[in-house]
Amino acid sequence: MTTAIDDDLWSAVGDPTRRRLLDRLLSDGAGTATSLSEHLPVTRQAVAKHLDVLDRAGLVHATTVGRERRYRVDDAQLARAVAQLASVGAAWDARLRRIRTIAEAVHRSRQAHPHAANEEEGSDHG
Amino acid sequence: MTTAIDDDLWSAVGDPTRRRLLDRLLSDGAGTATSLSEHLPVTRQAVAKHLDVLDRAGLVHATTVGRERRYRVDDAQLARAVAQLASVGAAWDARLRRIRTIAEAVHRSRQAHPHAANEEEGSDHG
DNA sequence: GCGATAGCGCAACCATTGGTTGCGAAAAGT
DNA sequence: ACTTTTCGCAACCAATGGTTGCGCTATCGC
Repeated sequence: MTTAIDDDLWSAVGDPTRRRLLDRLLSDGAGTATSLSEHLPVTRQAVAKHLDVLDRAGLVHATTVGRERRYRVDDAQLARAVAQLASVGAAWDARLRRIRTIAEAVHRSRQAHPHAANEEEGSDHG
Repeated sequence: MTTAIDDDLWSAVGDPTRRRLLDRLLSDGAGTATSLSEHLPVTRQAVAKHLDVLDRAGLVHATTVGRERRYRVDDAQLARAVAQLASVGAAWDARLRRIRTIAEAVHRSRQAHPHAANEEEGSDHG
């Protein structure tokens, strides 16, 4: 089920640019706003804002090295994030399966008793 | 890997209200903008806009029944969506695993040969 | 058939946010 | 000491999630 606590996570990871930043950080190990922006179609400032969002979400954190501000992915946090996303997907998947099963049952039942052609909503609701 | 074709999907499903709409539609089977808005903290018009987005993304479609416009989830499309999300998660997960493996290897290697060249973690700053 | 009502679509408007440009400050390199 | 690199801050713009308000149309009750 989709809960409110997921929202932060989704909004952090739901943005395409942020996903690409995570991809980059994962493949490169670390990066600064400047270095990351060179591989993306956005400005350094935009990247900096996204990194700030990701930082507040706990998915990355920064260490200041000289005049650079180097960001790195927090493995554990991202792993948790992935798990959360997967769980939402799994919930939907489960519901879809259940609905499909019911739909098939209804279909068979219709073939058996072809008279209640009702257009009402079939609320299964577990 | 995060690709551009995923973006539509993520933007459709990335919004918390739209996820809740999908939840509702899945559990109730169908619903109108009005009925759905009664269970959500947003107005009917906002819901209508979201339903339009979901419709254009192919995740739901509507049938006009009398003066109602009744929306229903497209099972197949949502199933595909879930699969896409899962694949992104899986990609990250794979990377995290690989990184962790390498990190552990490095860790062991450091214990064996303790002459590390560190230029990081100097977050002292001024 | 006709009025009251339920439901919806359209439009104007506001706040947030992802994005830009421009500028100034500070650390590193020369 | 001067230049370069890199960053942070601020102003500004466009898209979007949200609201209110209005008017249309289909259904229900008489």
